[in-house]
Amino acid sequence: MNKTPKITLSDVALAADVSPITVSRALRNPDKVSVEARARIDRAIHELGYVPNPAARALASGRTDIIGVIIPSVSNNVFADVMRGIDEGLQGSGLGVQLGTTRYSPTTEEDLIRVFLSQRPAGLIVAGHDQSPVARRLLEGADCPVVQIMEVGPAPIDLAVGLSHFQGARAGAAHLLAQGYRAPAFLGAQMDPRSQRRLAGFRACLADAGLDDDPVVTTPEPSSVSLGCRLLADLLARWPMTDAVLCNNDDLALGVLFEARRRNIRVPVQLGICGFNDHEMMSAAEPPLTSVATDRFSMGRQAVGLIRSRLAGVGPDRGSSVDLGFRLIPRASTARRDG
Amino acid sequence: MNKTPKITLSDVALAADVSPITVSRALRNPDKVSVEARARIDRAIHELGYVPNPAARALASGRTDIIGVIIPSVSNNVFADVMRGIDEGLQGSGLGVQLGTTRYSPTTEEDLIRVFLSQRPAGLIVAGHDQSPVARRLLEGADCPVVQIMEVGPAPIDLAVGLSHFQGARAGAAHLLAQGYRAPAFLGAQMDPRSQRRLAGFRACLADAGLDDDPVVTTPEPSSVSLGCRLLADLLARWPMTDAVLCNNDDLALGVLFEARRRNIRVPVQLGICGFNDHEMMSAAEPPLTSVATDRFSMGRQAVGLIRSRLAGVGPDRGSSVDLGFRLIPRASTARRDG
DNA sequence: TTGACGCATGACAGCGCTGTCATTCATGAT
DNA sequence: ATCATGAATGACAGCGCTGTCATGCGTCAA
Repeated sequence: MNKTPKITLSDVALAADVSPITVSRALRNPDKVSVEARARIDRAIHELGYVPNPAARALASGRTDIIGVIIPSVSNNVFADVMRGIDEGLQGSGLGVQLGTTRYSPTTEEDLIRVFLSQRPAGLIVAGHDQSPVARRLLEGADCPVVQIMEVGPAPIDLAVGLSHFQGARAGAAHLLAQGYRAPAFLGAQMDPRSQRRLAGFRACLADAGLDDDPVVTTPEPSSVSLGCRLLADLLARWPMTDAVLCNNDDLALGVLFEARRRNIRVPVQLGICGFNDHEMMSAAEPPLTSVATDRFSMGRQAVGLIRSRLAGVGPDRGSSVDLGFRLIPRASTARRDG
Repeated sequence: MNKTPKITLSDVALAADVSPITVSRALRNPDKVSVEARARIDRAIHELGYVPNPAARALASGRTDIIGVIIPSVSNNVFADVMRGIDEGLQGSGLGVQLGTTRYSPTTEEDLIRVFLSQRPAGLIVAGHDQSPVARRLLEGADCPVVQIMEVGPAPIDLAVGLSHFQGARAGAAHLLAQGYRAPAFLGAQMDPRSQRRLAGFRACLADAGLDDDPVVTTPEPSSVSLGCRLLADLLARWPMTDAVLCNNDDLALGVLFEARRRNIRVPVQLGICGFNDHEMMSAAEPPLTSVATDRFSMGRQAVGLIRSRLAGVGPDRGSSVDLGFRLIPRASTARRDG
């Protein structure tokens, strides 16, 4: 624990023969400082190994270079992709990420927002559009860009990047019907608001098709492959006539595939399987699994992009949202017609 | 962007009829303040909606309540589990997480360490034992607890929680031999230091068994299920006699399973498959996949635990490390003997 | 009664940086 | 020659909190 003697701005200023404030400017607004001064300052910084103190900067300026990210859970692998996008988007910006998880609890989310806002972050990224009224008010009052990710909705707090889960699931269900499946069911885990909207999309599609049965098995448990196995078992116990499943996400779909194989149910002939998100493994599976592809990576990247533009002053208007859409990727697991 | 009038410590002090410093103490060391004063202060904080300014706290005290986490990549799903453990371990501590990714670059790692240290974090968690000399020196000079996670090694910088990847892989390879496989091969992606050590463990086992062939296919690409498919194809092209594979991780193993099925190679009879980490999906697969189980969740949790004890003053000595070990979980994918 | 001690509290200064002026000096228009 | 203009730089104060003393007061042993 050998303490390094702390080097401050003034030390650099002394070495570069300018005033501390000029060093500060050289760091923040290099173009406001003459070329010669800047050169001397850069050299001094290098020689002394000066590293700015972010706390002092934050206190004096009321700003930090941190983007707060608030998501329900880190174990949900959808967020891993989003985080990667965020990380990528941050490259070269000098910004950092502070991470908080709500565990799907509205009050935890409120607390987190309060804590994050108290740090005066450069921006905030929050998952979803279903914040509590309190949380919403806090975010509306934030004096930094706020991006809601995962879905697009009618009234973004500030900015939003996502897709319509309702439409995505509806397209998945429509695909199953188009492939000739007569009795599609829905399997859902971790029924968060996005999952609820997927379920609604599924139901809407079935209603449009004049099917009035409602073969749906859901659980609040977090999603997993094993859970997919169990849910298929439940489903078949209650709706034995089921000939296709739309899964809330890809983990479940994979579980369904394994369980079908265990039971010698032939995919896609006896059972069609469609996932959601189109995780990389879907195309590698045997048979390859149909899924509704979402671009989680871009979601993160663009969320950061919006914040960065806002910070650069060229920012998008309040209320803008980016709909990344989705793509249905048909594969062998639903190829009853052509297969 | 309606600015809320900022409430400061002194506002609370005024309302509670004490001096600011007493409010500060009530927040940091509640037991140093009389019960009555504390009650008045708590009420004032609540009524005014006071939220402390972490930047000011950090500047004045030279400490923050942030734990820095430095990992190679967020897309590697091993780290998702570790992050969950960290998150869980942080519950109720008032500590937050700042995340940085090195992208497997030593210089990025050094920069990240410098930036994080400049914030005077409450603790630092870094992945692996293979920091560059510069990075190592920086970490040795840190005046906060530093925990190296993922593996245990001979000389931790400060604290370490992990396992021996060498021994884990060796056990996996030994299992394959014990099951009667005669020509096991190794498949590896994203050959980071941990993967290298797994490969070394595999080789050591084969050498001990007197096998001097070296059937190994690796790639620096990041791991994925599809990559598992491709690597199996490569492997069989070069070593057609292979009758079992030890995979660097579970994604690859899953890909191998799918590819085997595509080629009508029977698992476990014609090909044994063993993964590494024992991700949840392994037990759900058909057939269930053997894997070397590692406890990523505990790794994160215990890393935080060590930091918290250190902060509480009861901390473990410098140089202590926790070996979480591994467990070989035999499943049908290697049940040539009994299956 | 006296002094020593411990507890609760407060005064003061300063952490390292930046916002807001003010200043200097060279430039070009009048 | 005169003044307005703008670029580069600097002085000053203060962001909100906490470390380090110092203080007041009640308690207890001698």
